[in-house]
Amino acid sequence: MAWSRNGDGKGDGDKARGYHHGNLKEALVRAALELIASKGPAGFTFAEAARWAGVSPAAPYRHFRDREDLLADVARRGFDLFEQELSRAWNDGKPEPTTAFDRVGKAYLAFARNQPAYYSAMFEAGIPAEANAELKAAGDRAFNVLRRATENFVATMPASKRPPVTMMALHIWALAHGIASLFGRGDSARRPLPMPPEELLEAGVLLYLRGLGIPGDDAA
Amino acid sequence: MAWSRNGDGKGDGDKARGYHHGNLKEALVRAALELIASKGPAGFTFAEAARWAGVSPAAPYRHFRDREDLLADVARRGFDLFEQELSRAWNDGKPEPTTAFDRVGKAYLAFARNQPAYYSAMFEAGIPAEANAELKAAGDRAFNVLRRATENFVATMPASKRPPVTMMALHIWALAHGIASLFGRGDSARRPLPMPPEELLEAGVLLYLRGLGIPGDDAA
DNA sequence: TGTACATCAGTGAACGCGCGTTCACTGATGTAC
DNA sequence: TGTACATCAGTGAACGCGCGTTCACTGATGTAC
Repeated sequence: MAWSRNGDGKGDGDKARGYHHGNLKEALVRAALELIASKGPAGFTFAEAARWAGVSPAAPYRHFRDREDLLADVARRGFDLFEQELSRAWNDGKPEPTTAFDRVGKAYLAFARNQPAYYSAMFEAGIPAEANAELKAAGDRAFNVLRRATENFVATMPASKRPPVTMMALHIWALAHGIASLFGRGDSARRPLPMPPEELLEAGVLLYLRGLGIPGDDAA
Repeated sequence: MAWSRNGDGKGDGDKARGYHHGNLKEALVRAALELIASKGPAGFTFAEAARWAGVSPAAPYRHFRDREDLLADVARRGFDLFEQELSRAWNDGKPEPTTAFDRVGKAYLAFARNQPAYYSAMFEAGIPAEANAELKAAGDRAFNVLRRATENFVATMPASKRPPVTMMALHIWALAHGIASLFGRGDSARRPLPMPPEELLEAGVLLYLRGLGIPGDDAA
């Protein structure tokens, strides 16, 4: 995590705030991320987040129903951020679809590495998806970036050999997710790998595309 | 989980045991699995496992240093079982490498679906890998099944187009793991998918192999 | 086959602790007039 | 510009609870002779 505990006056070391915190909701989210990053999704409590934000244990109840609610909000924000990063990497397929596709994969891995707290809240905290419509929608939006990217990519292929878009998007997602979860994560559960995860992903995607017949003519 | 709470007289409903439990270590592991399955890896406590096994809260300390120790043991046993299942599915590549390879992928998915508790203990409980040599070794053994299968498979290819074995094994692992984690898991965090996960994996592996030039001559 | 003894595995009571949650409260902020 | 009032956001004390952990203990089991 990049936030210092007193970067903008929200850490518990800061006594110079009034009766009202001013931005407690955001501070609690950041506290949760900080605690998840250091102890895993299981390793934080509502009370601890409150202490970290420098408020009484009852204060969080003004903003979140309970611990689950806070965790779900963290995951939702994570998907929003994830969506942004993937979109930026895709950049509408410019200058050409293949390199843009490559950037999306790298962005996936970068997110897993740089935001391990968000990542584990999003994918490993065990929040039941169907229980939270807003969270589900945020997750779908993130996947849709990948899907749209795939769609644009497929449109550049000769019509005769276009694969089903959804299938292809799911393959890329699963491959990136598998590599990120196993080898590319930013926390202590990362497994050693004899090469950079980016390289593994790039080679995998390249072979997959070749299997689809890309490039069309002179595949080695 | 397949174990009933009194299948062999270890559930807490069974009062007819003597002063000594007889098999407490195994009973605690099963209790942990049962609790993980119903509430996630975060959702079980040492005391609860003891209660489930029908012993006093102090009894588990005879067998495990603490909760972490028990959780790591669950993960290790999970990898042992996983290794067995993958080995059986591979069956030394018989009758032919391609179908055997397909079976291994299906076994990966089947494990994730049928053993969600093991699966999340192994991959999502956040146990630091370097801290536990025995656990790491068990994980490596499981991966080595996949590596050996890949090796045998690659050996059937013409020497000129053999890919690096480790890379290929890692690709298959990552793809299977991504699909299992996102869409194939047996718990409530499974995401909906417009097709069976097995089908998605099979298509992905097929395209990947085609990218490698398999089958060698008449790829569509 | 019996007996004495060592070891093992589980007991149960106790403890301190931090958590989740509630409650009536109070200080700060915004707004109608 | 001032004042009264409503609303909002956080307080702090309190509670019951279950957890992790310890301890001296005791019943059961195994073994030497």
